[in-house]
Amino acid sequence: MFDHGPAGYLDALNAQQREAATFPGSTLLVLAGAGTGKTATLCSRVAWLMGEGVPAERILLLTFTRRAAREMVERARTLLTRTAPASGRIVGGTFHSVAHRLVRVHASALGLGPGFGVLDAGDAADLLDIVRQERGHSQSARRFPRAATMLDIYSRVVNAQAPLAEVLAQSFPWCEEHGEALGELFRSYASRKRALGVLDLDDLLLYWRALLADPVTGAQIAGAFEHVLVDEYQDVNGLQVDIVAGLRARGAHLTAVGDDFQAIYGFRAASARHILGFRERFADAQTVTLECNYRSTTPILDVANAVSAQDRKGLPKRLWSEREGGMRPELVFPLDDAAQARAVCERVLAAREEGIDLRAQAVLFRTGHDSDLLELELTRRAIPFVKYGGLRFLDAAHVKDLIALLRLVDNAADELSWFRVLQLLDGVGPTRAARMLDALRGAGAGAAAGPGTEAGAAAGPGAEAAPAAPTPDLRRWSEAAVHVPEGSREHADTLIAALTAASREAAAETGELVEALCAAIVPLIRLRYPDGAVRAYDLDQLAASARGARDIRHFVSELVLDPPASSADLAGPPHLDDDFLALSTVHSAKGLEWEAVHVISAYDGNFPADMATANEEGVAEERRLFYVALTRARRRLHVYVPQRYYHRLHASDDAHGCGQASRFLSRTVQSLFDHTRPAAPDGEPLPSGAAATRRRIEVSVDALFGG
DNA sequence: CTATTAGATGTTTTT
DNA sequence: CATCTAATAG
Repeated sequence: MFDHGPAGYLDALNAQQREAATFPGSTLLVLAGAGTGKTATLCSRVAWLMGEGVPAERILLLTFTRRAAREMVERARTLLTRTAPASGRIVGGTFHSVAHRLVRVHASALGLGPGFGVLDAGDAADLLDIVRQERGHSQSARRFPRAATMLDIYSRVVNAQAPLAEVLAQSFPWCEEHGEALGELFRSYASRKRALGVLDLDDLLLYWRALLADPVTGAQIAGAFEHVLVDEYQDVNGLQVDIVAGLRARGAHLTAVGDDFQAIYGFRAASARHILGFRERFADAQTVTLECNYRSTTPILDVANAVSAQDRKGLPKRLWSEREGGMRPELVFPLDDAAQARAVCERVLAAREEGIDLRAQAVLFRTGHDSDLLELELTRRAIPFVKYGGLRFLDAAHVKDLIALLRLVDNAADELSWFRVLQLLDGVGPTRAARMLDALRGAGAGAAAGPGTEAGAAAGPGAEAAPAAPTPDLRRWSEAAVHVPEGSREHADTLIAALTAASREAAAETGELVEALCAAIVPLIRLRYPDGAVRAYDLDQLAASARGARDIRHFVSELVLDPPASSADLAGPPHLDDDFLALSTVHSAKGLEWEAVHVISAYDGNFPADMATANEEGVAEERRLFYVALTRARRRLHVYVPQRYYHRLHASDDAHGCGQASRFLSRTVQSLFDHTRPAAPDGEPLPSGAAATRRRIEVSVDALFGG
């Protein structure tokens, strides 16, 4: 009965985990609390399936990040080395990256050119902004949403599959007055994307769903997979559920894993109701629940359980730990942000003294800039760190410049990229760039204000037939070059020559192509930006990472779909001997764990963010986020509540608020922590708030009198 | 027509 | 600080 044959790895699992890993039916839901060995279970299931004779390439593993997919495939492979040494490749990745691969394969069936580009969020926002300008909606007038916000709204509509009006009313009430303008704008945006031959991230999902709905391609795609496994199912949205259901309906077996109490992507139209309603949607589904936590010590879990118990609506769930004992979590009340930064540094270093490497520690926070001051302090003390989440590499202007150039290699119709690249030339602004584009198109069109103006103007409601504007053609460069100012002529010619060469020699090594293009653009970058040298270095790194990529179009889209989380990521795998402290938003920390975790800026208004506290579901999601932060810790947990914080970090005034501890740190929850209040020089603990300030003055005056 | 500067302003989280 | 706008100088 316990004879697992060669599959001895199953012995390492507990009964529930094993049940999930070896579930023989066709639809399985695994409710796995934080730290309950979800990854191990999923890996074992993959291994088990392969052991049962399912070919690797017929297993589809959908995860939240590419890294998670890689890790699981690796582990499953290791489990199997003895039994199935020569197995094929598992198809794995995020919904978006898998969609991208499928859409590439079926591009022609979808009416897409082979070289279609993928826009990242920044590009999509730029495009929306261009459309907005053309439509004559001014940014400044009456709180019209800015580009990034427009994209948020658009994306939410698509992903929630909900009408614009509803989305506005529910999530963007301050933009409601512009509902009509936005609707019109979004339609233009959609047709413009088609004209430019580009897809945004949401399109990838839409196209995948469309492929599944089609009788021919749908059967083809679904037939390719015998098993579909979806991780983090609590964070899927309606569109993604449609895709999963589409695969299931065509016969693929389905395993979904998730934890409704870790649903933190509501702003992306994800909803825990999909995991909670799983059994209604898939009638034959069996459920396995994992509740034994192998990650955290009991005192840490007690805190986490107390926080989750505040949500009376969630399924009552209690994690219990195998790891008895351990130190109580600490609640620290520094006087202000600066004191908080110092307190974190002290504790990080103290933990390291006790043998917990920096890499086994993390500082977690609600928003990207919560760590600003801490970063300064860490730099000052020469403590190395890597920051995840927050501002990303791809947002940097010079990186976008290079990527735009790379996009043009495969898709000369991408006028958005043309526009960007041309304006890098000294003396070329929007006007000249537009003229050059006209020349490249060979169109005798009059003054254009931006890329593809006429296509946009024609795009009324339903006007999808943009009068196929002629595609810009590199061969007409000599005509366009007339518009380049004398001084930049040489740079421009070099750039175009590199582009022409890259387009022709598609067979050449990708790394070399990218490096050649990089070399052509670097002089421009150096001239354009004051810190050009640093930026040039970034680009070299980027170009170097293109070595080994299949081709340029894959390199670029993968970069967009799976952006390096930090610039350090690009430099390749960090050296083993490097010891870095991790700084991360809670969102980016999902699924990870550290020996010691420091949660900073846990004051009300920040965590929970006061924008989210308008409705109850918003607060509930913030609470889950807090829960996720707490459950990342294995042995040590410190939560910091600065007593005073400044509204404007860089302002000269000292407008500040007095921090209330996060509402999630209720009396009950607080009682599970050890408390630390700031100490005066004589070691006497100080009361908080205004009294603390007064007390400090007294101390210093006393000192003057020698007493 | 482009570059530079001054001045205002800013709802978080990410594939 | 970062980003966008408007106004002004080259």
